Amino acid sequence: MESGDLKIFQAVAREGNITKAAASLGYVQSNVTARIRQLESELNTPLFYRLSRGVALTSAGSNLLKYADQITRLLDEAVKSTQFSEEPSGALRIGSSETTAAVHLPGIMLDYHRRYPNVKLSLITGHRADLVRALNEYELDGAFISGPLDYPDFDEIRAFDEELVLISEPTEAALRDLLTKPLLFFGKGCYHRKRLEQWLHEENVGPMNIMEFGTLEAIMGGVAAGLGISLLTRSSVKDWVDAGKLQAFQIPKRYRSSKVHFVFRRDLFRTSAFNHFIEPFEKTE
DNA sequence: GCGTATTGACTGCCTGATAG
DNA sequence: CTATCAGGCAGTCAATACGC
Repeated sequence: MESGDLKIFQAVAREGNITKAAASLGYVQSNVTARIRQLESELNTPLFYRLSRGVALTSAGSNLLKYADQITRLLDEAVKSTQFSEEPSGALRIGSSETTAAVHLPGIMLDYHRRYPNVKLSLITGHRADLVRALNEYELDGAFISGPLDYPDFDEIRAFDEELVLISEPTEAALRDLLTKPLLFFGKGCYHRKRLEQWLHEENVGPMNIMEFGTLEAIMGGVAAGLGISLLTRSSVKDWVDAGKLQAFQIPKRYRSSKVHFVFRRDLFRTSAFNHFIEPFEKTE
C-alpha cells in the first residue's frame, strides 16, 4: 500500500463514485477501478459496496478511511517540515472565543500580519466546545480559550489575564438583587457561565433562568435592554460601560480572575509561522 | 579498483476500448 | 457505472562498458 493508493481510496470514498473520483484526480476510471481492486486484494477485504449508481464504504473501508486521513495529515506535516524555513509562510488557523477575538486579537493579528505578510492568517471564532473539537480534528493550529483545559493531548500557554465583571443595564439596584435576573450567555460549555453558576450556587440563588445567545453583541444588547445580567470580561464591555449603556459590577475575588490560554495539540508540527505567533506569549508566561 | 554512464529485460501503472 | 483486457510507456534493476 502506498500513499498514492490512499489518495485514490480517499477520493473514491469522498465522491462515492469511481468515475467522479477519477476525474477529480486526473486519472481515467479504469485506472481507479484497478487501483481500488488491487488495494482490496492486498488487504484481502472489500473496501466498497458496488451500487447501481456509485460505491459506498464497507465497515473495513470506513476504518481504513480514518487511517488514510491521519496518514495524509502526517504526510502534509512531513512536507511542511522539509519546507521549514525561518521566513514564516503558509496557513495559520487560529480559533478564539468572541470576547477574546474582539478585544485582544485585532492588534495581535495586525502586528503579526505586518511582520509576516506571507502567512495566510485566519481567525475562526466559536464556543469553547467547538474550538476544542476543531483542535482535536486538526482544523485549527491553536485557539485562545478561557480557563484551564487540562487535556492530555493539548499544550497550553497563558496568554491574557482578564477580570470578569457582572453586567446589567444601568441601575440603582444592589448587586445581590440583580442575581435573580435571567442570565444571558453563550451556549453550554461557556467558561464564564460556569463561573457565574458556581458563584450563584454558593450564594444559594436559584433556580437560574438562562438565555443563550450567539454573539457578544447580542448578549450586551440584551443586557442593556434590561433582559437580564451576564458575566463578561471588563475589557470586552468597556466601550458599552463608558457609553453608559451597561453597568459593570466587581464580583468576589475568587471568581473575578479569568485566564485566557493559547491551546494547541501536543503532536502539532510547529511551523515557523506557528512559532512566531506564540513567541510573545511564551516570553510573558 | 572505483565511480559513473549505458543498455536491455522486467515490472507496474496508465489508457482506451468494450462488455456487462 | 463498474470491470476487464491489450497495449504503450516510464521507472527500476542488474549487467556491462568506460574513464579516471
